[in-house]
Amino acid sequence: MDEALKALADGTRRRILALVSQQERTAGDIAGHFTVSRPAISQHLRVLLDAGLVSVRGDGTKRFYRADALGLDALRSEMETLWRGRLDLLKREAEAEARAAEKAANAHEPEGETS
Amino acid sequence: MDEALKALADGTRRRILALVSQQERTAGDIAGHFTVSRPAISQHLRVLLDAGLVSVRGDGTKRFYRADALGLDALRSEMETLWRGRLDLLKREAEAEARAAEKAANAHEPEGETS
DNA sequence: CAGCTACGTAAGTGAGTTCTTACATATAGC
DNA sequence: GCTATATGTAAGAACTCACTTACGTAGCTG
Repeated sequence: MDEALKALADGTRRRILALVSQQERTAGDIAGHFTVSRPAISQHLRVLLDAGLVSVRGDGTKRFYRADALGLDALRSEMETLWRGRLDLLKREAEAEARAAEKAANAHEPEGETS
Repeated sequence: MDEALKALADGTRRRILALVSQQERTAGDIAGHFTVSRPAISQHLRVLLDAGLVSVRGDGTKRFYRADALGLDALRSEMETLWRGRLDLLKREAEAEARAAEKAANAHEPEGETS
């Protein structure tokens, strides 16, 4: 998840993803849509590839990239879980808060882990 | 969007967000759940704050953090737009592709220009 | 006031990111 | 084989990130 989110947390890569979502495109074609150098795009494509958000298909000297539906869907699912665990809970809390705040259940159990 | 996604693209920050989604917590309380130093958590909280994903409330010497429903919802909306623009389109394409593959497993017509 | 608590900020470090230019590799065609 | 095309890789500069320790600051409390 970290990898995919990090990949998405870059405007250039999101734009690349948009391009290859509509149709598969060669690396050169993609690079043509940006002002940064072609190698820079090649590196972004690698990041997206490693994150499982795009896939490649080679044909002759060309490499056709396209969005990877499976990888995207996997990330989307994880995000939905995240929203469910946070936002929906916040909504319920806000409602409960509005009614009363007498139920102060405060159980703390320290846990430890590195990021 | 970049800012919020970048904030989320870190496991520690996602865990902090999880903590302050369930209930508001002081910086010290939050830090108690991690092995990294308290200042490190303070810095993560600042990132989340700048991204609009959490909010603070001061009370005496304490600072209570909580998830910001508005900021989270805004990001979620942007993500949904992203999925709509990409994934859903991919799904339709994949389906169409599967149907086409069923039909013609022999003929090979070069279609689809790359630019 | 002194001192303690809770917390942010400063400064520095090692690792990682993003970009560049230069180079390597692979395929197609002559 | 030689050359052009399409693309990835290498190496390094500039910057950002996540972390550390040391210090500053605001509010309680004796």
